[in-house]
Amino acid sequence: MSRTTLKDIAEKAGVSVTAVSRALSGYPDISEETRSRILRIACELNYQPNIAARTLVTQKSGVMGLFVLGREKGEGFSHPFSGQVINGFLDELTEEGYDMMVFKANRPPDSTNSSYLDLCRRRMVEGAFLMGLRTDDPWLADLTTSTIPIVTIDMPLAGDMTFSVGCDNLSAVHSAIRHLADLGHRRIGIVNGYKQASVSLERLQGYRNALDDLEIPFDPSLVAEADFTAKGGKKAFLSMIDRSPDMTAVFAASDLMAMGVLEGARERGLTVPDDLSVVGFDNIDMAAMSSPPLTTLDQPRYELGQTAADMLISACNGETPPSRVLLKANLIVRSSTAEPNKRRPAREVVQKAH
Amino acid sequence: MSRTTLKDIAEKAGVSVTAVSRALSGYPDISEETRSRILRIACELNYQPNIAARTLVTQKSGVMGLFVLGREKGEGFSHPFSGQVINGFLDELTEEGYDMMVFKANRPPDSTNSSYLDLCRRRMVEGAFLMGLRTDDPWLADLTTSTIPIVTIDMPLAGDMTFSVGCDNLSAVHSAIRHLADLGHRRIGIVNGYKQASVSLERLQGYRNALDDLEIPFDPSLVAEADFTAKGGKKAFLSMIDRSPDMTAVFAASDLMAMGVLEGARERGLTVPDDLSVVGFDNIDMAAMSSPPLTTLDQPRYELGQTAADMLISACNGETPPSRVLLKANLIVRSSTAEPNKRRPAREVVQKAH
DNA sequence: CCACGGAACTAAATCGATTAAGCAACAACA
DNA sequence: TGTTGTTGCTTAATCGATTTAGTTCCGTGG
Repeated sequence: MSRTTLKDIAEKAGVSVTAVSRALSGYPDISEETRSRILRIACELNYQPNIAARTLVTQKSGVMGLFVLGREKGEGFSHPFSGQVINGFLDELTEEGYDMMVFKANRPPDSTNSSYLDLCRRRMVEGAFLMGLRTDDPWLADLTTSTIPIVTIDMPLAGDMTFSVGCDNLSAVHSAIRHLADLGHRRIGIVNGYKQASVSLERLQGYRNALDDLEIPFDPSLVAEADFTAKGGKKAFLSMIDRSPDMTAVFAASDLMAMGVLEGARERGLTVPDDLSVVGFDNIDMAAMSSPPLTTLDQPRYELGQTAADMLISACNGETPPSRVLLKANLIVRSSTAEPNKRRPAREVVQKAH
Repeated sequence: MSRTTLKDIAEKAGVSVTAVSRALSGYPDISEETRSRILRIACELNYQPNIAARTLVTQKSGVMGLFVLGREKGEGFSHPFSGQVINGFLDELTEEGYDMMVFKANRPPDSTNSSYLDLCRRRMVEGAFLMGLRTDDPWLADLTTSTIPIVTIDMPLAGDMTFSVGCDNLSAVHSAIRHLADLGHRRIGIVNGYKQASVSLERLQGYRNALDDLEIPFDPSLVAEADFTAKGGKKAFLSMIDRSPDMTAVFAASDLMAMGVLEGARERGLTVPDDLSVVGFDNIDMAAMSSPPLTTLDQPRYELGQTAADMLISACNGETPPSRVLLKANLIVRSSTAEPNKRRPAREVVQKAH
């Protein structure tokens, strides 16, 4: 009951192993008659090539690596943003005949573990896609020396074989802030992510650029930093609103943090959008279901994944994809933003309650 | 700049390839002196074993397969339930020294594609974990003939090498219905999943058992079938509530569908939990953030994944894990359930509005 | 009649590990 | 002194594909 090999087919067909290999690979130097006989037998025996053997000789595994980086045990796949990106990545790979191997580099990746590149080398992975890489990752420098293509999301690296995909954060955030300003808001806060994510810098910059363009003065007390989670977003928002009760709108750099803002607002007795407008970032599935449904910047997550796959594949084929691809994030206006409320009665109550 | 092989190390150390292999694998027939010299050189050259070569000769790849089944292109990883299961699965595999390869069998899997087992064969995958398998899958029978261990989630199969993990749906649903009955509800509806998922049958059975035990008559018009999505859940709920306006509580067989029920209730002007109590199933992250926060059955998703990995690994080691492992789902009471409201004023309005 | 070319194959090397079997050197023991 | 055992290696086969460099046979043109 062991698996069928080329040899089995060769014996049954009365030809050499080479002939079978070439017939199955579609080389022209096998007669049509022999080829069809071989094909029939291969099919009868349900032949499946041993890819380890093929990999060994061709030095190509047909495998791309996916690294889902995260600090906590439960983090990684469960993040509502990752799922669709991975779907797009995997679909595209599968379409092009590649398989995907997933590596997990949990917990503060210490240098005692194997580097990302070493893991790739062992499995002869042809290219890798890294999600969740931070600027303080100890293997960052190592990555830039890679000889296999590496695509990161939202995190450009300075290597010959490193590429990145992401959204145009500058213009995306700009449109969100403009939307709020158009509604009449002037006191607009930002709940940003931690600065070890390079998107955070870009989104803050987008925020400042927008304020400049709109001639709204920048106020550092309207800037808070959180950790991209709902809990963190809530906490950051609460201390910000208590500090600046005249804030009428908040831009959160992720939908999850926006959810936290929504919850914080509820806790302070503020009605969204009457007392406070909230804009998120990502357009995760949850965003449409929150109450009120969240106005947010839609990241084309599936396409981000697809693009990453395409870049890896083309780099593997010796082509030179652009080192950075930026997709556009579109503002989706739902019900969490509105004109600022002049009276704002709830605010007083909150202040007392606190 | 090609990769280091055993041969490179052997030459540098002045020994045979075998000696290097045995030294690195910790065999006792290598002197301490030679071993440490070899180890040092291996380290200097940053040796990484070529796993394809090892796989070929040992016939073991050290890879487990994950199949994320789904009909739509975007489905699969993005499902809020899957993420934590996969996290648990991958963490456990990584812990035990296995790697994970992910296969996608999108779209109605037609028999023209390779079967799940064929995909495993090619890559010498040692065992596989299937998520989202349906009773109408064309490869179901094929799976039962597997010679490598297969673990399914929520879907027992009748093969020597097939195993399953899941939650004890019967008792879980029972506790949810009892919770509603304890609050005073008698007209309790169920928004179930499609019947191609074997959990749906079990959950419906749990519902009926509970009604029997609680001496509440079963009413078929309080049963609706949906597709596990929010949209489908909403639609199913709306037609059910319009049919049976005296329904005071709904049990939804997934949180996503419960979200749909919440939205439907809002649309009909019903306040949750005053006018309608809602219980979900899964305890996805979203459940805690909805308004009101959802009472639901917590599936230990991470543990489900871990357990699946453990079962695969032990089966690969020749042990015989139980063919079915059931974990307990615990009721988490939040704010979407309460005593039924006697007056129920909104209901009239709705009926007119409709 | 011989040379040449093309069609249709085959033989053998190769990829990089693991492992069964064997061997040299030396010690221990009878 | 001869036998046996142990230690520490090495030789060579093997896994299952791909690929380079032939080889054989046949037809055709000179």
